[in-house]
Amino acid sequence: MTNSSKKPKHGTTRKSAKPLSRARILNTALQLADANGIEKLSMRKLALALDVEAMSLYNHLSNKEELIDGMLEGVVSEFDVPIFEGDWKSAMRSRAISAHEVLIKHPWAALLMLSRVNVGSAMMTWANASYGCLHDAGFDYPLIDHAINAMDNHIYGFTLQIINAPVSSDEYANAAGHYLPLIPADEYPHINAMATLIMQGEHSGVNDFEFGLDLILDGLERVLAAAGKVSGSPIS
Amino acid sequence: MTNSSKKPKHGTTRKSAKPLSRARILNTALQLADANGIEKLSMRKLALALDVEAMSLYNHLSNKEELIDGMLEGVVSEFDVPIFEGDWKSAMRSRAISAHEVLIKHPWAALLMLSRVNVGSAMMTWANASYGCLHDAGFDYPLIDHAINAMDNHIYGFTLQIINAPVSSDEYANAAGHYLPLIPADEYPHINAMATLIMQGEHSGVNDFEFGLDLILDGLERVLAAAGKVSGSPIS
DNA sequence: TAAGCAAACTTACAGTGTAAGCATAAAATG
DNA sequence: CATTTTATGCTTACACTGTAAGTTTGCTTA
Repeated sequence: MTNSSKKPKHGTTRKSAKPLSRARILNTALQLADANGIEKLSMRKLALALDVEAMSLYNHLSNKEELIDGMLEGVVSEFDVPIFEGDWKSAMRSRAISAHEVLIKHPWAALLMLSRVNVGSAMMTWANASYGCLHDAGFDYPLIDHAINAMDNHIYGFTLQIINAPVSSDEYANAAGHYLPLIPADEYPHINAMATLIMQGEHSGVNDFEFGLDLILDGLERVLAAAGKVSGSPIS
Repeated sequence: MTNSSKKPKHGTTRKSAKPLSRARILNTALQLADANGIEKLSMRKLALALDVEAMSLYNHLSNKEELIDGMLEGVVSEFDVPIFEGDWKSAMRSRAISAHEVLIKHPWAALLMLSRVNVGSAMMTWANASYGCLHDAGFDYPLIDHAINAMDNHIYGFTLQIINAPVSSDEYANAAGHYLPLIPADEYPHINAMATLIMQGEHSGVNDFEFGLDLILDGLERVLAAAGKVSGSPIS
């Protein structure tokens, strides 16, 4: 039972010293994606980074889809799991900010999260805790579904805007000035006005994650209050 | 000058009767993507559908990226362009519903929209009109940015949830019942409860696009009212 | 009539995910 | 201890991808 780790349990024609494992593969894949972007991550390059042949990966993963699912699980596991401690709004606020930060750290992840249904244990744990937090605060389940949807759409949507922005946020004003002449004021007066404002530094265009978040949280608070008045306390 | 259309202006070694054109390529690509999904759309298959060789496409498009940008422009051009007629909320509501419906009609488009910055004329026109609508209603530009962001995140996020759902909305209750036993009630009590509710048909889990939308619109209305009281009428 | 050029074509290349099958050595079984 | 099984690596091969490079054709213009 107690065999020293890093020793293979079965035979192989190994080139490299360390044995392969699902965890080691996912870890390396995550690092490569962080460094070079997901579109540069191929099975062959991943194998190379692990000092192994491409097909060896398939002993631990059934296909690339599974690799990506595993990588996303790793990302989700970095999300802070919310806990209700009397203030659901601050719990949800922390939840959103944490997820946002993690998704910025792994810029390839947000888009992939939106393209599949994740049922890994990290995701299930996170979702369950999120639901529970709102449930404890008096939300009923349909409202919880709506609330989480609204918040998550904001998290992913806003994060993607930052990721897709052609320039980093601190050069936004400069870039707006550069592109402004390309926006005909007669055809697109409002876009032109917006760009002008950004150029003047009076509006960042990004970094207002929390404004939209509060819009949603305040809205939910009002819906919760209204529901509470009609149907009494929904706390089980 | 006036040469009858469908006749080539220059020589070629053409196989097919009709001449190629950017519009014809984009049109066919859009149809193929609608029918088979974007991941099945390759330059070769697109060329085949046009009765042409793959490389011929590159006389009209510089690369696949440009093809996809063009396809997305086609999708955006189907969005209803909002107009302010005294009621910004109903204008924004129509805007959101229209975009949502179009994105459902072209299920491959939403994810791609989130992965790039679109600066085509259809997108610019749509964005400018959207900004203008809110501007006419008294929003200042920073608030407009936040408002459009919040609404668009909802549009794309919600649409993607529907698109990614493993079953269509009318079989949701059945599917929930099928998967329910796979969700351990002790580990994930709240997810289990949610699935139970869906199975009982008391909550759809989807098709509540407008709930989240109203959450945002009502929130914006309050912010607008508050801003109006402080800074007076911001209408130019 | 000749030159220029746009739009089609052919060929080729470097890459992709992965199916099929082989080789090895540790573990399980007799 | 001898044998079989099995897990894990490797090699080869295939169908498919986007697209660079170069060629052919015939309309348009000088």
